[in-house]
Amino acid sequence: MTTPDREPTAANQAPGRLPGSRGGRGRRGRYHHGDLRAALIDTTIELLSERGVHDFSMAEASRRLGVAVAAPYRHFADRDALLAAVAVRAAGLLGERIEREAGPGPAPQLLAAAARAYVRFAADQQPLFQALVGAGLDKTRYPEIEEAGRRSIQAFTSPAATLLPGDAAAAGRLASAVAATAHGHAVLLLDGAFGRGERAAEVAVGQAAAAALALADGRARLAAPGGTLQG
Amino acid sequence: MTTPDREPTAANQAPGRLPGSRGGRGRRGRYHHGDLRAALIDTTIELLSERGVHDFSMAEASRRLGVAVAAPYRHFADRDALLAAVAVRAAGLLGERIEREAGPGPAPQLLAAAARAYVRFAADQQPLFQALVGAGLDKTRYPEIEEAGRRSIQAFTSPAATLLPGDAAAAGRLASAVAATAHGHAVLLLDGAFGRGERAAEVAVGQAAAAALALADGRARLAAPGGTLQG
DNA sequence: GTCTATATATCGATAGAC
DNA sequence: GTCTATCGATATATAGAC
Repeated sequence: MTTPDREPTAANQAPGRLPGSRGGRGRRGRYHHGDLRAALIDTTIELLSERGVHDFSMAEASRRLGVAVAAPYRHFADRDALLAAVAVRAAGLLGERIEREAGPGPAPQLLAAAARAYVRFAADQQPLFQALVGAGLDKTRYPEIEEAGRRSIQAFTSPAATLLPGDAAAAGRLASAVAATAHGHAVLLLDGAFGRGERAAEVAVGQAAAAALALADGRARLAAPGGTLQG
Repeated sequence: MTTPDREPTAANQAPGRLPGSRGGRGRRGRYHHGDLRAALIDTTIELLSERGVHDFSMAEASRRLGVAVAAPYRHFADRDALLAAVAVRAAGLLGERIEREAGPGPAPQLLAAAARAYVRFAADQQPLFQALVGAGLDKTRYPEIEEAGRRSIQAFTSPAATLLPGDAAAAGRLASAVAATAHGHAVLLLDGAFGRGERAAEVAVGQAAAAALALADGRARLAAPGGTLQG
């Protein structure tokens, strides 16, 4: 479809020169297009939405942009580095979304809003969410991802601290429990466990928010460290 | 380490064939070793624990077993089919574990026990859990995985139905909320979000169980479909 | 400094011999 | 049922054109 190869002819000609190699034949994507780095990030997001992280490849991104397969390596050390750049963008957008949707309000509602925004983001921005959590990136190798995700994390820890002012450890447990619950709903939603389509997204979003409220109510349970197995 | 190739000799003998087929040149791992299919599954689990799903390859599994790279394709259509077979085994073991750890008891404790067993399984059997949820397998193409996971699902749905006897839909929401919560904790645990080592596993396991209890208590919230956003 | 051309190595997968 | 041989695609590294 895209990028038929047209002219294998002059493709490599004599390694010595390439007479009209570029200039004359303005075929297509002759672009030294100024910002290959940004273009790669955009194209990666496109590809993620079409084929998933699993099947994403540098070669395909290069092909779609009309550049040589080696070109991306001038900007990103490897495939993971490119995906990490996408993940950083995703983390930023997620943080913005959570902050936007959680206005002022009582702490339990803030936790619910954070959970809701988290799952909503996963549903609406699947490729970005995939890059953020589904690419299997080693976060220790890309600390900038966690850095970019700090605002999202605060949306959970801050209201939790309000609810449990005396006990920072307990507040941390409540925050991570709500975040893990939102995360679980988001992942299972993209996995199809809630069904397909917008209806499924609404179910997952609503359920995550309700679960967040229940956790906030039952915070005494999470306040007790360790086992907490006994009812 | 294990399984150096040295000719298990009588391993498969001649099933009516192979007079001296290989015999003469007993070079190395000549084993037609009878059950390559099972050996592949075992080796895959080994490799998953060493390098993760992402870096698993058929070629490496073949090399480790001393067979040609084409041999596995007699038993599995492709890489995903092999991983699916591992996922089926994982689902079976997960179901057994959940059933074992959840004896008789009150419904909320059963939900907590299911959540606890789920996260515990992820922590103790990382490679199997990876194959089950981290391999990006299309479950619609491998329905046997869901089939094998049915017992695990029942460990969540059954106590939820006990807690909300009148309303099957509400029970379903409670069950999936608890399952999603357990899943979120398991995934984040393997992602390192709770730290590393046994200590992290204990935190995640205990927290998931506590969250399950809180959800069971707050079941009225989850009983209301749709928004449930308002406190 | 950005990209092309090219080479190597590995992987997934298929065809055909034994 | 396994091996040999092979193909196509990919990741990655290097040298050189502009």
